[in-house]
Amino acid sequence: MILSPVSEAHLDRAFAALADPVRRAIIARLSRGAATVNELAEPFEISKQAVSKHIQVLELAGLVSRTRDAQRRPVHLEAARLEAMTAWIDRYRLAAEQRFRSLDAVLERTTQPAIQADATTPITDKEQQS
Amino acid sequence: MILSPVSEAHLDRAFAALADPVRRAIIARLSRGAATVNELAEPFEISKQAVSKHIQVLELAGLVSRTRDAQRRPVHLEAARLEAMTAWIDRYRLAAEQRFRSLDAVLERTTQPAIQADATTPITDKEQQS
DNA sequence: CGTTTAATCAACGTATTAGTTGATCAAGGA
DNA sequence: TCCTTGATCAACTAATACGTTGATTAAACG
Repeated sequence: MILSPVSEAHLDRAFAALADPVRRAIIARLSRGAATVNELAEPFEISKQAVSKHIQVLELAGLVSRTRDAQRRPVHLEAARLEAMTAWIDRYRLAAEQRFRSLDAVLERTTQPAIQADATTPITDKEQQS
Repeated sequence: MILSPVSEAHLDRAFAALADPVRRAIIARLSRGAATVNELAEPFEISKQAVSKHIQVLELAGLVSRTRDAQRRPVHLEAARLEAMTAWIDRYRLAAEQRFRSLDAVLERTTQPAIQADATTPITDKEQQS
């Protein structure tokens, strides 16, 4: 699976886009299939124009795209951008968890030296990357 | 692995927190280990106060925590909240990809336009975006 | 004590955001 | 053609976000 590099500006917009409950609800809805602006606006109390703006925000973030069907403009989810977000998060989450497990091993070894029979866990060094 | 439920407000704050390149850089740095405000501020051109505010934003989002060590207040990454974010995204990303694969299968199966049983998924479209 | 170091608080300017209402455009259908 | 439908544009307001500088707290050190 090839993941195209996403610029910092793209990440800015993607994370900002999901920082709104209305937009997250739109994403959730679109995961079940494409929908028009009217359909997407229906569950909300806010105006249709406001929903249209939310969709523009999502589109600028690369999270959705639009096609044309007569006077309707169905909105589609772009899973690739969602994947780019999880890829960013996981990169650092997994590094931190790995580091945490290594630290755990060290603590266990130093506080109870007698019980320690397994020394296969790497202790030091792990850094680098931008 | 038990994932504690995260409120909508928490997701709001967590996604908003990552929608800033400075804060993402802080997260990246913390994935390699805890750091003080001064250490975190060093790579940036902005004032230390501004970095302090960024850390507060991350803390309010549950993405970092702070302990106390004399007059230093080391900042630690909270991987659990990062995981909650990927869990949210993956829920809908995987659903969409699943749906997409099913649609693919349908298209492959019916090279000739057979009876359309499900009208919720438009077939004639073409994705593209910058 | 007084000083240094680490960090936050307070007040402020500016930019961006989310919402509103009213007008407009664009594609069908009568 | 005129009318309806789907959606966007334009202008405006209120609230929030990001950065600044200057003052302040709090612990450690001499």
